Amino acid sequence: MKCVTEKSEDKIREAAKRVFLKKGFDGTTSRDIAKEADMNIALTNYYFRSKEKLFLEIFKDVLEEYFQNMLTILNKDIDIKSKISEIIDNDFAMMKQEPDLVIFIMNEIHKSPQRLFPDMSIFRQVRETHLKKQLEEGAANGTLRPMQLENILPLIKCGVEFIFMGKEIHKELFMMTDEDFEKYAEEQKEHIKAMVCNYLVIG
Amino acid sequence: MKCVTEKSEDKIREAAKRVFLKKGFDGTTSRDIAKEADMNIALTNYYFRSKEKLFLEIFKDVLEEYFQNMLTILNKDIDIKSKISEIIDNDFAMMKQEPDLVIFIMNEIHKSPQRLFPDMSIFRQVRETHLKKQLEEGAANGTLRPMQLENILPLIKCGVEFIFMGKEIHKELFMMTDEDFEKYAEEQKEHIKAMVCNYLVIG
DNA sequence: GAATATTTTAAATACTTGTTTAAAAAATAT
DNA sequence: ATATTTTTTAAACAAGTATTTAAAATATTC
Repeated sequence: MKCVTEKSEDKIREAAKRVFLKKGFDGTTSRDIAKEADMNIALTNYYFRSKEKLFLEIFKDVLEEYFQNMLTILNKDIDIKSKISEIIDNDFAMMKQEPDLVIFIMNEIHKSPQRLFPDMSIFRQVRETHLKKQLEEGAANGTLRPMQLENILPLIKCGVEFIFMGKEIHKELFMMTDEDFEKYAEEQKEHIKAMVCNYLVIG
Repeated sequence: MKCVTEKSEDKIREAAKRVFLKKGFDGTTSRDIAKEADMNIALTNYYFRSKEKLFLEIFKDVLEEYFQNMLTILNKDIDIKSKISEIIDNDFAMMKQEPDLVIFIMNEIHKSPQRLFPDMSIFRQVRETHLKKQLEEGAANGTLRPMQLENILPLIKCGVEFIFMGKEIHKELFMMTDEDFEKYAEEQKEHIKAMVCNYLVIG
């Protein structure tokens, strides 16, 4: 028994995700969501009780989406250079596929952190990955510069995410077209890989 | 002839800057601004015609504030390692003093870039600094890895700005208190300096 | 100091906001 | 088919929005 027509609840959820990511919580109205979902305005509250509850539900999903792929890669049994390369490639792909995601998360958490951290078991999972073991072993046997996960991980992620979050300002500042930016971002990605690996891996 | 009482227009401008930085354009109401400035609601429109016009004026100032110190450092006649170190220290100080500034700029531009770029002569100034000459000379005489300004500058800035923009998420993710974060950020700052210099400077 | 211009005020404007209502429509159960 | 539940609808709600009004208060000019 296959449903050809999507359930209304899911239609609203998906529409809300699109609108929230694009406009943020404050910039989004219930009517925006209803219109995007092509549904009656009252249904958003019928299914989710309030704009706030709908937002919190979606935010949780989005935050997990942000961490999930990275987590998988962090736990892979591959050498550390490959791992760093994969994380950066994954970040790059994510920023191209969902250009609003990271700035959305950063901004919403910055504006009201207390409201947006539920029981995020994914945080614990990030803290306890195979990469952590690799860092400890590498530091012990002298192949890696001694660094904690919280020091190396932002160094890996910030380069790609920063230029994509600030895509428009970088385009304007350095007089790039969209096409220019594409090439530039690819270059930058390789610089970041090389720079981080050079710094972390000894010799 | 010194004014002890601040002019109303300036009181509103300063109040508006505080509120906009904290809540963003969409999250800020005219009444928020009037209340923060302790002035009658009608005065914001009396002096600035509309919330939009007031915002644009403030945004321009904020964007220049973001670039101004960096620009001064970029044009100093000092060796490139010191220059990188100074830029990072300056970024660090800025993020501590104005924690909302960078995420605000990034988010507002991301949401509506076309609306927020006036005749920014400061952009041109950033493109034509002494650092650019240093990069060209260093690449020519083999002391520096050949890189363009648009490649090295984000690498210098992203590390510090990224962890401060995501301060709350980093605190939560790595179970840090505010105090922990302070120490962590200092560590990270030195990692970034070393990593970028190691990568750019040959030998 | 009277006339004029500027600044400030409370109130009203027209409109949008999130949310609720109560009835209609559709789906499900008996 | 009838009764019951679930879903959808148009309309209304009270509160909040940016902005404007016109009069009052203040400052400035002559």
